[in-house]
Amino acid sequence: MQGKNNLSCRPDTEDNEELFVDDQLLSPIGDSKNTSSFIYLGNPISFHEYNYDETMVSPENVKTAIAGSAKDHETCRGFKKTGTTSYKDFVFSRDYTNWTPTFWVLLSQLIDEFLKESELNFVAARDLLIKTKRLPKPFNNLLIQFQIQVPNVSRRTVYRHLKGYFNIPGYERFQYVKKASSGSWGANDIITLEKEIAMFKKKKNWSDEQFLQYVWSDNHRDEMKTLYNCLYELIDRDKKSIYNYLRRKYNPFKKKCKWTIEDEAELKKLVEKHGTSWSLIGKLSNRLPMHCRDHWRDYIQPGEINRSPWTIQEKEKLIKTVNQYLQSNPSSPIQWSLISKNMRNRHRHHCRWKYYTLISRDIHNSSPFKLGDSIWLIERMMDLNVAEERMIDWKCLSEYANHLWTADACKSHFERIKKTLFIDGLSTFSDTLIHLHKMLNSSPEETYISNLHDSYTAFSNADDLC
DNA sequence: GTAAAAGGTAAGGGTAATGCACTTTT
DNA sequence: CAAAAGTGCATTACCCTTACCTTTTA
Repeated sequence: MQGKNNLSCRPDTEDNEELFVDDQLLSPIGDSKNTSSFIYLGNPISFHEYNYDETMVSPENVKTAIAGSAKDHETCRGFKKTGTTSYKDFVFSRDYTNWTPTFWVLLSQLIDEFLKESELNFVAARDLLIKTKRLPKPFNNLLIQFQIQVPNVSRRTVYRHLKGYFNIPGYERFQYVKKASSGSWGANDIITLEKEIAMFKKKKNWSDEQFLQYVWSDNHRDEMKTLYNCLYELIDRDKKSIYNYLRRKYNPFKKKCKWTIEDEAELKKLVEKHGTSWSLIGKLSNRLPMHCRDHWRDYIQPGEINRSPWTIQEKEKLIKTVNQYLQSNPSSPIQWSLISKNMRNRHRHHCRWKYYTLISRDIHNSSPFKLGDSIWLIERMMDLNVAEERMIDWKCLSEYANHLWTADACKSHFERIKKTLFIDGLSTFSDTLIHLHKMLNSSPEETYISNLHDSYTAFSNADDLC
């Protein structure tokens, strides 16, 4: 039985247990000793109950335990009483915070300052980051500086973006993106949009709150139209994308996560009454219609979600169901909500995740790379067109292969190819790849080139959808 | 009046951030 | 050795696009 985590937006139905923490490490907010709000290493924390009992657990024990994670900004740990003599770790989480362009501004400022002070250039700093297994101290200080200024961002998130900033292999996804024509918005486009909106509000003399109301109001279409047209000109994205982004970001609905039991009951009633008219339901429950839909779809509608470990039968059924789906819909994306309906009480995300881990593990364990797979791998590496091996995005390659092999499997296989076929004296990485490709193609099994996507169906013994 | 363009909305599809528990490094 | 930091895997919160309507514009 897995416990519900602190991130959950679902109502908390568990009983509050007594908490034991070391108050030496907490700075109370306000004067009163009985306050329930504290700052812990920059993170605001609220305790339902603050109860320190020396007879149950010695102050020294607690102190040691908390000191163990004293600089862990990701979580603030302590003890939770689970029995008369037993204690369990508890964890306080921050609010959920997405990375924004503002964070980039701060982070790059801190990095610039650090580079100046240490007289390092970008490349030297990058090399340092690649070589060391843990963040070098000055980088770590930089990270902590960031967290003090922006308390609600986890260490891991800052860590990832720091590495992304320096384009460290494996962290390419967290690079500073100026512009993107679709998908996640680039920082520059967001900044442009924010600037335009600020100017627009000033010109119209609208308050922030008025603006939010007007974005979603039917009576200000003409006025809003001038803003939209301006943004359509300035930002190189699909008009619909800009329109949707603006409405998502600037909405007048006051309620955010989390959902209480009452909220959920209300949502249930509203859906029974109005069906899936999310726009109406959103207005009635004062939440973004999309969030109402999300909560309904992912938590209310499926009923009790089964989070217990997957049984062998379930795993087999999952593979069968997905392969059946792939056979009848070879070119369309997999509809995980449909799959999840066939897998009673399993969440669409859980099905998706489980399937990919299952196939990459099973295939990696049972069937090593064949010749054609090796050629395929080298060709995809050539496609990536990078100057050095360390810049290869192995995760990306694994995705190209539809997760048939894990990123690690691809990497270690490439090392193996190099060991057997590599000849010293090649100047560039791309020469190496060309050389390996040539060697593989001239091997006796040349005729055999396996098609990766066929491997999917080879793996399938699908009968019927259950 | 009509076709094209744009607004409004719900459904479909997806990923970064996080929790938890463990391992590795200092 | 203990403390601090890193990480694999599982889950959650939030995000983005598309399809299909209605309304507006040229």
